[in-house]
Amino acid sequence: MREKELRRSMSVLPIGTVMKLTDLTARQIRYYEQQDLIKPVRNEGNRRMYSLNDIDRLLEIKDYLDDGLNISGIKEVYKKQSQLEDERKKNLKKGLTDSDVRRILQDEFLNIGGLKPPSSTFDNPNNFNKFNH
Amino acid sequence: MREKELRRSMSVLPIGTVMKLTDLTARQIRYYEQQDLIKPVRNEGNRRMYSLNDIDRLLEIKDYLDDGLNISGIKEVYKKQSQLEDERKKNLKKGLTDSDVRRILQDEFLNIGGLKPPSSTFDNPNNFNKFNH
DNA sequence: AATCAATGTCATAAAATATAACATTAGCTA
DNA sequence: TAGCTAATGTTATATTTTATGACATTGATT
Repeated sequence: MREKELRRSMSVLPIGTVMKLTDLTARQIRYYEQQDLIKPVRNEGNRRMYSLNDIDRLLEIKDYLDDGLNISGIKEVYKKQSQLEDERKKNLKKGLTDSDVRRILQDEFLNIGGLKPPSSTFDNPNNFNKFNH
Repeated sequence: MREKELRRSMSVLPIGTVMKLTDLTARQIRYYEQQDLIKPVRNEGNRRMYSLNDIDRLLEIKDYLDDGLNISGIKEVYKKQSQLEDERKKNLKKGLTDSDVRRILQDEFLNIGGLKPPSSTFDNPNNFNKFNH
């Protein structure tokens, strides 16, 4: 599955192709780049080259705009996403899997309001709760 | 799985990209087209546009040439392939599956030479010999 | 009415591609 | 060996595509 990801991130499409695939104008595509929503690679001759991931991103942007979101709103969405992404990676480096994290979050909710757990035995063995975000 | 096939057959790559992906020169790529080994689509401006399938085909051609096959040899290979493909489709339209076809072929071989099935027990059970290819 | 975000339009320069012609190279054959 | 041919290189010219920047338009919001 790693190879597929590689393929999707290879910058092989010129802007003309991207225009057709996304039904956006060159002006729009370049404008979204200027707003840091996408970051196409440049080839030796300074032409922008796009990947399939870029196509997906552009289609997403189109959808968001159609939904009434403006560009700075879209920027926030992506900022939040990459923050979550970063955190996931950090946890992963700490040896925690996604399901670990889900378990931890659930424990947090269980203790909301400073409730003491019912019986004393198996509760919160690793002191997962006092998070300050 | 149909969508993937569609993606692979979409002509979205300019010749410059194809050159990089295949490590062929524009001259070579156009020459193979002239020899009917590939058939890129033209865009409105008469530029050749290639698909991922074209890339695969070009890499194949490269391999064949490296193996010492010449272009008319490669053409024969592809002609044979499309013949087999056609036949498979025809059978499929007749409602025969691939394994049906295999069974039929095996039956054919069993009766080669007009032999009656052997009443004698274990002699040459599949009539392996009198093939004329 | 003034402002601003998103996009359109236009001019200019540079890069990429198409086409066609002629050149080179390496392998085969008379 | 000389000649032939397949595959590829090279070069010139025309057309298309793209980049960039400036100015224009549009529609929403204040």
